[in-house]
Amino acid sequence: MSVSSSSMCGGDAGMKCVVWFRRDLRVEDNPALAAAARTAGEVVPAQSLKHLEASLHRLGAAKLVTRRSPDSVAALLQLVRDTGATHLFFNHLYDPISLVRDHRLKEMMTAEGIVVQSFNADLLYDPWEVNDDEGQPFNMFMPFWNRCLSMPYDPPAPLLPPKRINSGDLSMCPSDDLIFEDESERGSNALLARAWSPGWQNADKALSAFLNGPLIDYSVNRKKADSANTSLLSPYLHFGELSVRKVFHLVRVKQLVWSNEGNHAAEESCTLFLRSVGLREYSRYLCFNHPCSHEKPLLAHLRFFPWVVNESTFKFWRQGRTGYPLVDAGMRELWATGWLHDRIRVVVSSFFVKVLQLPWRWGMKYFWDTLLDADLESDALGWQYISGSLPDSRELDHIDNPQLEGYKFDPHGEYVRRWLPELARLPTEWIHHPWDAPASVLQAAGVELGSNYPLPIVELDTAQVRLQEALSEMWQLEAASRAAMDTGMEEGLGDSSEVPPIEFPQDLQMEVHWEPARVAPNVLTTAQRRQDQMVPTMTASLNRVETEISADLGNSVDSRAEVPFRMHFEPRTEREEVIQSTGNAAGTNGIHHHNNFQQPQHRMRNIFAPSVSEASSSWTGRDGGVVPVWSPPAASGHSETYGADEADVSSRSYLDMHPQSHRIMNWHQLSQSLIV
DNA sequence: TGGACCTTCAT
DNA sequence: TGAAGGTCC
Repeated sequence: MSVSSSSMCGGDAGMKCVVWFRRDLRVEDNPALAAAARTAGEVVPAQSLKHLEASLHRLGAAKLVTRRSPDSVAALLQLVRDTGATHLFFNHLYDPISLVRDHRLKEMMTAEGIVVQSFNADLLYDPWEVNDDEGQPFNMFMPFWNRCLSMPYDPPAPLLPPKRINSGDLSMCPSDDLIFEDESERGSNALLARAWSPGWQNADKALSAFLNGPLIDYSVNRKKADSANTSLLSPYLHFGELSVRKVFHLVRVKQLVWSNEGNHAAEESCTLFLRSVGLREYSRYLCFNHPCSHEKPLLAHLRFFPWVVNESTFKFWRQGRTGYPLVDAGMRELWATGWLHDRIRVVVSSFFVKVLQLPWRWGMKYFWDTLLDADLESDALGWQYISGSLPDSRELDHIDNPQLEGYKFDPHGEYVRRWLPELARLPTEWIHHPWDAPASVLQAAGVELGSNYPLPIVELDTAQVRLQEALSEMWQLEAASRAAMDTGMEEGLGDSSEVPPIEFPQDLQMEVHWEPARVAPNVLTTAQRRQDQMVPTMTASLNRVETEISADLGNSVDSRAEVPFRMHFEPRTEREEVIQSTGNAAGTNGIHHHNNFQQPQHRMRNIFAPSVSEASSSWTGRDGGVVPVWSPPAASGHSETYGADEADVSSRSYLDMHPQSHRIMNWHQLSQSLIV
């Protein structure tokens, strides 16, 4: 389903405007809507997006116009023409597709004489506002977040909803019916609806409940695997039904109150919760500065890591049959509810990358398909962090022990017992490592290892050895590549041994019993799936080339609009994908050496790919060690090392010349190379 | 006070 | 793993 939804308002003095709703499905603290209401007067009611429509209607808007089109820009342009609007308002998004599309939209609208204004409604600060003392973007989270918390000006206070929106005449304006689910999705959506209540009234309730409940003990309880103590706000934030600035301000007020009361634990709770808000900010920041972070590791040497392409291992992980109870419980919960505690997300994804050594983008894609709060930017940040692709990542060579983590996050085994009924009668002493339990204990608990609960899919010691071997191989390949480049073979190993990128398994629909009904890959052609292999998109919505909004949260899983389809920036970025493959007969398996990588921390930090504003000059790593020097493509023969960021780099001069222009102009070159 | 040893926690 | 913060002598 591809839907672009728009609300149109037209106004006083004949002035008409369109408000384009994307992931900002609210009337409160919506700068674009507020600007439209100030500027003009009429409005558009709509058909679905029930909650947004209802609220707009209460304000006087007539109808929310929705359009389904493979080209949302063209559809929006047509809508503007149909309505005779003179103004277009929308709020910023920061993923690559949206930035490119929005820039293109601005250009086209402006050419038609339409006034276009865009606003920040999704973040405390726009990404380009937060820089270090040298004016460069931050490369690590904590310095970034500390700067956010000490900015010379506070984030804008949340806006009240407009008092009134005058409805325009929409008789000449056709609107498509919204379709929120098909038959294949209905079953799981019903399940989701029980656990989830869309709409910002419910978002407000959830926020109040959290502020007046679990927040005060957040610092203590956040370690527990149980979701009961988490805010559960992320889906609302993702769809913009809840303003992050509202969350921020209300938590700060709480923090102030508790601080004055001398309740330091509660104050710390606020600090920690706000840090998770900061991570959400940082995910957008990272996507903006590194547009391929959802599909390429930010540390270029990771491309040499020999990921193990093993679909059956992938399947065991998805089904919660790895033999490690905490991991399996998490995967079963994810499957059943579309939700996972933040800590458990780290546990299962860390296991995926380090123990199973599966390509992290497979895991990211599965998260995308199953998480209720799937969010491209946040998920990219999470998986890059886990796979050692960020300067402040966990080190890749350290495997977290699921048994120890089990007793840390689930000390009494309640979480495991809830999601793994076959282990329910196992004493706590053995619940996180049943393979060590005496036979008599297992028998008494009704556990037959290898029968009704699996033995560990791989021993941790074995995994550790295999991981070290993989890292050694990665560094050898990386060194060989460097040597080749130094001796004048500019392309290193790339040209001679190029292989296709790792394909996402194409039989994901396999066992219906285990797979989410809403994941309906059978609607895709093989070609489409291949095209999609590098990005976390699935569901019927893939039939579109680019998607827009839409979203009745409870029903619309494919309203995850801004998923890049397949970015083709420059030919050289293609080379970056893989170095070598030992693919099997099917051609889809084999050992691939993907972009990711990592090495000792001190070295890794210096190899972080340059960001937008760093890229036009040499870049000095924090530790002053080996420093890659990057030059714009025109001046460099081997800039492919940092292919992920090349596309936006040459726009620097444009920004320098047009400091007042919206930073989206940064994406000018990208827009030309994007296939839409 | 200060340094050896510990625990905790990381995006 | 290793940095940071605590405790103990």
